[in-house]
Amino acid sequence: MFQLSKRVEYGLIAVRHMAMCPAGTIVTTKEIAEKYHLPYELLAKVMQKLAREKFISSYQGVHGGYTLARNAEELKVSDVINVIEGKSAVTIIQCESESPQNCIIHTTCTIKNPLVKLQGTINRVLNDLTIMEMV
Amino acid sequence: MFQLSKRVEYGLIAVRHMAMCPAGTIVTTKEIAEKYHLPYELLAKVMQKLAREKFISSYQGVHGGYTLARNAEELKVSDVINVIEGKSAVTIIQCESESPQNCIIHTTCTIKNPLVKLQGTINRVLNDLTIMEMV
DNA sequence: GTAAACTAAGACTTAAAGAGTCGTATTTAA
DNA sequence: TTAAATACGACTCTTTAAGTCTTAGTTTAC
Repeated sequence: MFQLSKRVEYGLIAVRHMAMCPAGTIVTTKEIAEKYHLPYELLAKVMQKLAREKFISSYQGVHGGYTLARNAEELKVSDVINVIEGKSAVTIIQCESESPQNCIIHTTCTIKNPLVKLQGTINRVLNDLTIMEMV
Repeated sequence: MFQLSKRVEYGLIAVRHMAMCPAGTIVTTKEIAEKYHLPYELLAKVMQKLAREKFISSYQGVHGGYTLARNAEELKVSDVINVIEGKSAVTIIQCESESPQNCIIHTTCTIKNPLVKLQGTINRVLNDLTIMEMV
């Protein structure tokens, strides 16, 4: 109930893999899928999403594939999560993800206040953690 | 994708509510459900689970209900989560929840190492946060 | 001793999200 | 022209969370 999705997991594995290759190396989805035993189709979609958001560059055709489009030092784990899952995917408590006005229990419930701190902590850690540090 | 479940949310709201009442006050599920606009049936189940694990004491019959069975200072948010969702509900990455031997990608994938740090951080925060601090 | 107000517990249904699959189109090098 | 790659949408399957329903048991007040 409190896990990163497979898609994020696969995305991180893929990006990390690319970061470990010499800069500019073209890596194929198939290669990654085989090496880490990931379902090709699903990984392919994740790659497409990462490419669409310019985190990786795509090359079509016979010797196509992907390369990292950013420095591993600048690429944050939080970036990868946000791209794959959409913004504010990491939102500990639902109440907080909507505007306070929309929350029926907002006036009486202050439970979120301490949890928002935890939220902040998680966000900070994810923002500070670069792909480089995973290599 | 990275949220506390409603059940945990309801559980925290309930426990916090009880912590705010004078010690020994018997609180009914109905009362909490109405006050915070929570679905009675679902909340009732959460209460039962909390009672079964001795976090709260249950009293049946006409003037029955529940009271906190522990000090709010000693009751950790992590306790509530673990009781309601089962142990290791907060497990950032699946790979880590199983034994390394069972993980096919274990030998090649080291992605989890940095994420385990995050896991530790989250656990620490949840372990340190008491219900008392939510009141 | 019976009715009312509770908890207890399990079975069931529904809804949503995640994971994975399939088919087809497009691009490009050889 | 063929093979190997990306691109993309539609689809199914599975799981889990959320919520509902039903029945049983307990206690107090009258």
